[in-house]
Amino acid sequence: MFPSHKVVVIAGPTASGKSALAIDVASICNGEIINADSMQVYKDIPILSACPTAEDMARIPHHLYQIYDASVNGTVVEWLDKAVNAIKQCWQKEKMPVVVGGTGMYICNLMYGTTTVPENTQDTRDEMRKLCQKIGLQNIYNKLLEVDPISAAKIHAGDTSRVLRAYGVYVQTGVSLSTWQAQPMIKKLPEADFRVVRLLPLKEEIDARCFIRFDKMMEQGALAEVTRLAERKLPDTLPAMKALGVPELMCFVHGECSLDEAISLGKLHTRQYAKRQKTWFSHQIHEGLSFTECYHGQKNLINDVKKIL
RNA sequence: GCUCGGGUAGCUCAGUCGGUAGAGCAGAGGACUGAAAAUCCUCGUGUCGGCGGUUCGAUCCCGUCCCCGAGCA
Repeated sequence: MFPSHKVVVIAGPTASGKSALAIDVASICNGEIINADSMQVYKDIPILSACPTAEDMARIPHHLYQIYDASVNGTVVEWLDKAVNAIKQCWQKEKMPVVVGGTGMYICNLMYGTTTVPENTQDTRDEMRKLCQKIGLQNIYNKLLEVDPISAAKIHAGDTSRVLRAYGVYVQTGVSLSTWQAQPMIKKLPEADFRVVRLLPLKEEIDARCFIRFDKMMEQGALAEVTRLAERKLPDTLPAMKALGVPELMCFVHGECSLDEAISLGKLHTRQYAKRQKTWFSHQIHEGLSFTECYHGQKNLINDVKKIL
């Protein structure tokens, strides 16, 4: 008998083997895989974002991979709506949804709820960016201090993303972000029964795998991928343009650094990112099973996971 | 061999008109409420190349030696 509202969630840093684990888990529980990674949603960077291969996708249905063009600015909310849809469809088909990804914010929004704040429009974001260039971040922060002192107190004056967002919310809606955030969080999937697996490998293991993985990406044609992107001359503020390895290799493509420099910087930034992810998953999620190693097919690990399904 | 630059934090360098020094990057830890592979926060004692000299006091001035780079021979 199939438990109707279970959702498997697999979280872990880059290169921890979570995609492979997702495939193995899905294959033992009649599952389908749903992407929770903010970069694998983009089409034009399958190598650098480490998207599952065509063979993987042929074996197990994969959802929400490569759904946006690189010129698109995806958001948490859009992802959340699509993920909720995909999960519900799985339930209808009596398939087990297996959500896998490294974007902590996506996973936490899915599991713990999301705010009711309306999304800042592209116009608002552009306006904020221009304002920032014109009067400087510090002055926007000062404005925020006047219109929304509660948010200002929580946000550091140098935190570009959050200052612009908080002030943008006020400008766009006429209501302060802190007022919006005082509303209860909304769970889009209140009936869901999450079964969480976290891969939290030790630094040494993850560092080594990040390095190997980057070399593999280069072999698979990461440079050609970035060259193609470069030809499109997209604004470098787009999320896909900030994917690990893209800015670094872009430097080389534009003749601003050597290939070796680009590669070692790419590896470095990958490692640093993995650390941030580990911090997120260690502190923002406190439930489920966690392992202190990467997944590379360990039978005992799979057996432990089986017990919580 | 001579001349000129340099030798300061793991790296790149700033600085001290003489009162024992500080940025960026790296490293460690952390935050994260609709851009999140984003964005941000915290953490800095190092024979200031060695040895002498001048000085109350030298990383700074002087001498000498060592090393690196450029040029001239």
